[in-house]
Amino acid sequence: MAESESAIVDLEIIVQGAQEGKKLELRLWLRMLSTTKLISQEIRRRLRNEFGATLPQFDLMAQLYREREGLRLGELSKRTMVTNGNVTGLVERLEADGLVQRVTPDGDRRVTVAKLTAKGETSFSAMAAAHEGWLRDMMADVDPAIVRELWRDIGAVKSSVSNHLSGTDFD
Amino acid sequence: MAESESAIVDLEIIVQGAQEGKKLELRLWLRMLSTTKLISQEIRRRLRNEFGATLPQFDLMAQLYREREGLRLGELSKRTMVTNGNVTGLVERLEADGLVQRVTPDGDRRVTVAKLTAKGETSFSAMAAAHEGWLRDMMADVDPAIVRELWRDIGAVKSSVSNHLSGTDFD
DNA sequence: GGACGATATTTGAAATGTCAAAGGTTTGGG
DNA sequence: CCCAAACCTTTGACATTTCAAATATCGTCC
Repeated sequence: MAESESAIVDLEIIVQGAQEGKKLELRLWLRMLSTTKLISQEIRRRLRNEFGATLPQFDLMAQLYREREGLRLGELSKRTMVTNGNVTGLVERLEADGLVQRVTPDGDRRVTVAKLTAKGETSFSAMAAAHEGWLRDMMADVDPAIVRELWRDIGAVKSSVSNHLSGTDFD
Repeated sequence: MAESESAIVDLEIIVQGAQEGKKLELRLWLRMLSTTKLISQEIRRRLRNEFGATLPQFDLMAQLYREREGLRLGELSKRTMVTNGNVTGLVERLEADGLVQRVTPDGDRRVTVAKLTAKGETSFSAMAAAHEGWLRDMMADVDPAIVRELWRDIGAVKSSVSNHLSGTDFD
């Protein structure tokens, strides 16, 4: 019997498992964060160079693009995961550039609805096409089956995180 | 929205399924981004509430913690993926709080080396322990095998992205 | 030894980000 | 009707972020 050999292997696995098991979540987080930063920086650079736009502006316009009726600023804030005060400034600048229009509905004067202008729609749709291509290029070396798996499993992470938030978040 | 007719829902699933193959990378990116934002916001909130610190400060201190000799600001910039100018301000504020110390070595007066103070080390090690726990909690519902898989596969994504950057990045 | 290119950090302008507090508006009891 | 609670957005103080330009120092070549 090769009992002594397999005992060593088992020990290594155990030790390794003990080391990695401890901080596995931390390591995943650090890798997710650095990868996200890397991709964000690349997209930001290209948006700037090729379209003179910023990433937060692009994100905000993306939300408005699929809600042609426009969105309240509060709703925009939730969807872009950006604070209310920040949305105010973003919409202000986009309005100054003629890409977005602000309207206060008759029914409720507390509300401001933001909506893409015709110019905004044209501008965004060009950026969106390029944006999608950039992502395909950046992930070109990753097997599509893996991409799909990642999409699913990161969904599980997001779901777990959502269920363990400290704040008063139960909407 | 209204849960009116299941026929509509089925149609949506079919249509969505056809679209999925096309924009898989885009959808992965959007999910990565939103998940990362979610986790960041949670960590930020807890760092603020429990330690009065910010996330970038924590990140910077983490780098210094494992280099007890300290790091040049340029090296800090690379490791934290933060621009040079930004590091200057971060270190300034941390120094004002007595957590970090700046030293100019004798050999080269262009250089500034940042180093944790004793107070900084104590402060960071408390935050680090909590931080690791937060991540374990947030990801508690995810199978450790999946966490491990994600860690590996996101590594593949990062690698692919690194090989398809537009900038003059070849270090 | 003085000019020049390379290196390292700082500065400045503009945008983005958080949070808390303040402004208006609407709504719902009393 | 009126006031208080709830809602939506804006404002203000600060921190972080990027980029580009400016500073300062080093090393080298002539």
